[in-house]
This record gives sequence, C-alpha cells and structure tokens, in this order.
Amino acid sequence: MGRSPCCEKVGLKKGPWTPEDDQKLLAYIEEHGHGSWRSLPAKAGLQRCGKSCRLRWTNNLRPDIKRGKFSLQEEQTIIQLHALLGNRWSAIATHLSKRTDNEIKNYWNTHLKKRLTKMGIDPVTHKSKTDAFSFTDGQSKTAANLSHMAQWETARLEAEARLVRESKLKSISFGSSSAIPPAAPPLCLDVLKAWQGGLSKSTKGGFNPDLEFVDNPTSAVECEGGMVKEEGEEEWKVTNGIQDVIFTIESSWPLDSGKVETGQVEVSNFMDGFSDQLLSNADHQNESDKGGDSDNGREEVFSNEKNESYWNNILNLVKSSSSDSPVF
DNA sequence: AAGGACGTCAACCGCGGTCAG
DNA sequence: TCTGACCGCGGTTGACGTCCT
Repeated sequence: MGRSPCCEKVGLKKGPWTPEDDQKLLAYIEEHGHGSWRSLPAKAGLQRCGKSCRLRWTNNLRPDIKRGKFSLQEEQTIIQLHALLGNRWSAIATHLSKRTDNEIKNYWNTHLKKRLTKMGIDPVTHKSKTDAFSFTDGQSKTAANLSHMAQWETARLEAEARLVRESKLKSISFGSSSAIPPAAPPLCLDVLKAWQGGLSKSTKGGFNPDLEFVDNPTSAVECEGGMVKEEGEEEWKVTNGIQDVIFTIESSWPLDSGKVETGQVEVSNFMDGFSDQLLSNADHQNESDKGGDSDNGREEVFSNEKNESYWNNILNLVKSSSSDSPVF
C-alpha cells in the first residue's frame, strides 16, 4: 500500500527559507493561527510543504524562543534530563521552555556529547567508560534502581510534555501570537526526593523498590494521615519492601506541589562536584581544542569513586534545581 | 593563498502514534 | 475494528563557516 507523501512534492521549494517566506508565514499565523499545517502553505501563499512550515515556525519564527549561547544551568539541565530520558529531545525541551528540541539536539551532538566523552563518560549510558562493566553488586543494584526510576520518570514526562504541547496548540490555534501565554512551568521532580528518601533509608537492607500508581481520582478523597487528596491529583506509591512512600502530584499548574506524605527521610549528602567537573572541562575546553591534551591525565583518572556518584550527582542536581531553578 | 578537514546548525526524511470517518 | 490522513519526533543530511596544514 505504502504511505502517501505528506504533500505534493512537485513545484515546492526546499532548502533555506527566504525573508519573504518567513514574512508570509509569520503574517498568516499571526492572523489565523497555524490550524492545519497541511493546508497552511496554500492559504499563506507559500510554495512549501506543510511540514517545512511547521518546522520553520517551531524552530525559528515562534516568538517565545530563546536563541544564543546555552548557559551552564541549561547545559546541566540537558545533561540531567538526557541521563533520565535519553534522546527524547522534545521531552527535554519542555523543561527548557524557550529552547527548541532541534536546538537542544544539535547542542548535545556538537558540544555536550563530546564534553562528556572527554570526561571519560559514555554519553549514551552516562557511565564512566573505564568501569562500565565492573559495578559491585550494590552499585549495579543502585544502577538498576535508577534505571527503574528513569523509566517511570520518562513515562511521566512524556505525558507532561503532551499536556504542554496541547496547551500551546490551543493558545496558538485560537488566538494571535500576542495572546500566547508563557509556557507553564513543568512538574517539579519531587518524586526524586521521595525516591532518595526511600533509597537512603534502606540501602543496608536489600533494597527492592517498586513504583506503583495508586489511583487517579476524579473527586477529593481522604488519604492516610488525614490528608485530603484533591480532585485532579495523582497519587503514587514507592514501595521498597520496608516502607511505602506515598506522594501526590497535581495534574494542573502551578505544580510545585508534590507532597511526600509518609516516609520522607533524611537525604544523604551526595558528592558535590559534577558542576565543577563541567565547569572545569568547559574551562579546559579551549586549551584542548587547540591541540593540547593537557587534561587527558585528569580525564583518565576520573575515578571509579566519582563514577559511582555520577548518578547521585545527577539526582542531586535535579533535586537542587527543582527548588532553585525556574526550570523546575 | 589554497584547499582539505572539521564543526555547526537549519532543514529534510521517514517512521510511529493518534484520531476521525 | 479498520483505514488513511495528519502530526510530531528523532535521525540524518547538506550548506556554510572556520580552522588547519
């Protein structure tokens, strides 16, 4: 059967956009919203495929995108989220609301991936290349736990990204660009705090965590501890065999409201230094780029101990950024 | 100065998911 | 339930700029 082409290819322009094309597209969307991308080019008088128009709009012409150099904070956020989500650029982009997925993808491929590689970290697994296969039992359990958590977090972020997309679509489709509200802040990652709480309390006792969606209420219900779960909140339970950590996440903005209802325990002091590593490597980047391998030794001695805490550093940064950063 | 190598980034391509008919 | 149109995502390509020899 085969898939039909997305649009008539004959007579359509390809390649770089001209200022005239941009002006036509901008003018049309400002007046009518984009509506159906497929029919937009004809209506806007553009000899372009609808997909090309959508891409041009989302990556270049949208009024709410930020261009230019990535800040260190943005770099850290990308690395943290990439560790959790992998190459899910659109999901990552929802946490850097003024950056496009394409820009983040390019930045990762051209800058961050190389920097991690230079640090001796596999940019795919986010593990040190030197001992990726030499975890002790405890370490591999921790890695498995984190992987488990990442899978859940991935699913949640995807749903969240969909919400953001839908809200943006509505605002664009039904109004002029001047009426587009700023992107809503994403859910905080308080789930990670809850997870860390359970993790730190039970590391000596055969930690076997599981994450379970409890229910998705349509009306307020009474929860344990006398707390009332409001309509629209989702309730999740982290089970490690010793204790349950139950927390709720509202499904609407504002969302800095993840609540750990039970089992919130002291979070261990994770090693600071991931930021320093990044900064240090950024500082040395120019030197080494100019041909010097002066910091190769430093990279090679990126120790097992540091690798051990790599994931912890990521979690730590996520934890801190959830309270300190506007990103979370 | 020339041209080859490398880096960057905008844009394209094809696939998978979603949804309406 | 099935089918096909549409949309969005991620991987890839190619043009252009800069660096290196």
